[in-house]
Amino acid sequence: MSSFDLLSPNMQKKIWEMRWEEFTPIQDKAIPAIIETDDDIIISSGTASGKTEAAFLPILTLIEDTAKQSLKVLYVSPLKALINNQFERIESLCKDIGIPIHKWHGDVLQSKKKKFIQNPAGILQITPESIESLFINRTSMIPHIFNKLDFIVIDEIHSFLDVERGIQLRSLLARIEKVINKRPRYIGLSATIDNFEFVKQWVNFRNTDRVRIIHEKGYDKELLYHLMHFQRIEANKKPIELYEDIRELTREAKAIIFCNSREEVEYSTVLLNRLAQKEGEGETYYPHHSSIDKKERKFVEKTIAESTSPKSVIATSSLELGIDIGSIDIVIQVDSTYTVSSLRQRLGRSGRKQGSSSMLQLYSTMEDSLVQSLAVMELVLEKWVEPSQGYKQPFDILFHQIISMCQQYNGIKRSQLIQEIKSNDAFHDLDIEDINELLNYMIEREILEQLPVVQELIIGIVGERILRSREFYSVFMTREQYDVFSGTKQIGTIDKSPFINIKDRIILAGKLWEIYDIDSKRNKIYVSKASQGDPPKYSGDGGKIHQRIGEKMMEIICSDNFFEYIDEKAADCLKEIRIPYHSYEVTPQQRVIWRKKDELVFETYTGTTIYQTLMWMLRTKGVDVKTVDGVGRIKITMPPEEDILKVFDDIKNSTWCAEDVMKGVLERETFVSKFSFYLPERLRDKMHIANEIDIENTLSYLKSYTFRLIEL
DNA sequence: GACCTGCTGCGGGTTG
Repeated sequence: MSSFDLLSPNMQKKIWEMRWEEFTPIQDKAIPAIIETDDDIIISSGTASGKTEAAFLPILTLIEDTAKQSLKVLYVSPLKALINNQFERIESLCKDIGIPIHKWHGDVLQSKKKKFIQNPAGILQITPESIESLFINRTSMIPHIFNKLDFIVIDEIHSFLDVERGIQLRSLLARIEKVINKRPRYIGLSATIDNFEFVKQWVNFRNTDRVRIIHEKGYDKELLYHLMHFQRIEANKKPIELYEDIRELTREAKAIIFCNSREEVEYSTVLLNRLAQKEGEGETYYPHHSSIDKKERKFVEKTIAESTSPKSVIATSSLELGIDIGSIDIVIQVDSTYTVSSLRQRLGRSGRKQGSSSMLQLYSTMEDSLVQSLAVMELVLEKWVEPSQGYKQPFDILFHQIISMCQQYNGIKRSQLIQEIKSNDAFHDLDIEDINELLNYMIEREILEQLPVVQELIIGIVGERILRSREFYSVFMTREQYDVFSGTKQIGTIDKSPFINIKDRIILAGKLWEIYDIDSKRNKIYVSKASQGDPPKYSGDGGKIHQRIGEKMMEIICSDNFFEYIDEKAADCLKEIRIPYHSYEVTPQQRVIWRKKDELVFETYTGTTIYQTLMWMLRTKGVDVKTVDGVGRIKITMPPEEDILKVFDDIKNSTWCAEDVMKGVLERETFVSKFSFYLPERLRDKMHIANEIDIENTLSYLKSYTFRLIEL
């Protein structure tokens, strides 16, 4: 039977109404998989391939008859915006057949939530944090809401796999299963991912054979791409020629211009609008990032989506996931992304019009960024993508979930709590001793309290304070912010810092402002219009780069490869970068330590986890490691009579245990997360070891390369 | 070298 024939008459009718002539390849595969098997299904493919319908056409076919009486589908999304977006898309499928669909997140009115609770039926769209709030604030309603649940659909499932938020979600879903004593089918929707074994484990570790991966690899569309280099003059100043070139490129086209920081977005918006104004144009470039007020961002999204004249949006990764901004002619990336998957997602945002090709313009403004841009682009072309690693030994989330569970049960025997933890998919591989240590520690600190007679655990005084905070629901870290107001209108936020003063001039939401009042108690700043300003400084924490990118960079530097998609300046710059490596005949199987008197610069060209582990090993061996930069250049101070290569040999030939590596880790370098501060030191170290240290691959890195000390 | 994500319930006042 064809996919179409498998669908219910009502769904077939929908397809006629939507005037679809054919299914996308992913839909063609997903429909029979969902209808004809009982397996969990992961649907993995690029943007705009119709994954939502691939899941919901067959799901609706299966639940059509029963969904009016009870809740059949729980749809989980990482973004409220995505819920609002998908609501309309799914609603149009549910219309006429009377299947209700409900939204539940922080912006949804209480009255609507109450209405849903009175008669839970059909489909519920929710965020992980709102599931958490159900467990805390509406505990007794959970069986009533979920007891007939058949499907759990997780949208953008890839965004949960490697982060604490994913562990929280995994735990919450396991807890729902426990309450209703039933396991609904899981349907995951994902951008292209790798490491399917891991995804299967995540979804159903008890029975990975019952998880089916439906995967579409390549791109349907032709990809046109080009790289140009505009060397920075000073560290922080990009040349005006770069902006002139972007202006040229976007004069007749609608573009998303991705920058790597909010600061760059603000600065570029002002500059590009100045260039446009010189040509007599009005506002043409709009900024988009998380510190711009939501209303303003919505306005920008709408302006871009609806505009018929060429208008462009300048954004951070805020526009990487599925927010709808209409069709885009060209994607511009200024300096390299940190991951291959990010570039892949971004270029998927262009050429959404039928038949048009995707256009990608890369720019680099520094030597490292040029090589990294090439490496990342080459890996995209090889169709490689970072595999999921998972979030290991999640004691911080266990801490959080123990509080949540104690609230849920309102008193639970310790043995029963441990049993619940061990049977939870999120925590099944944690050691029982560690769980016990954490429980004891929590009782000691009055986060939990052990009731004397009944021997039950309840939430303690300190735990109550943590639980009752608005901050409890989410498990990721955020910074303290000032809200910035012009009159009564909020413009956005800036990081709270003692260095912000009255009369400071800032750029925010693409406009210039002067601060005239700071209300530190209420975290509010008041501004008026100004004619000059600099973007505010936002602080962030660097992410990890995969080993494969480092290796690719070294391959590019050591080879003579000519890239036909790069301009002359980029080619000249690359040539310049290659000179020392070529003159010393360095090969990709080698790594170089450049020596200038007492100072050594070791260019690791590998991934973050490996070069950090190596740095800590070097410290443990008494080597004075000074700094390490984002691409893994380790600066070492060592007198000339000492031999660094001998230290490498020593490290290579030693037997390492994680505790030895930990001796080289500085306090400020240890693992940090929102709830890690509440953990006993040993468990925090254990998290650091599991997530940040990789002894095996570091030793094999040392064994597989030849290291050369070259005097400069 | 960074970016992104979400979130009470209740009482009191106002509005339709």
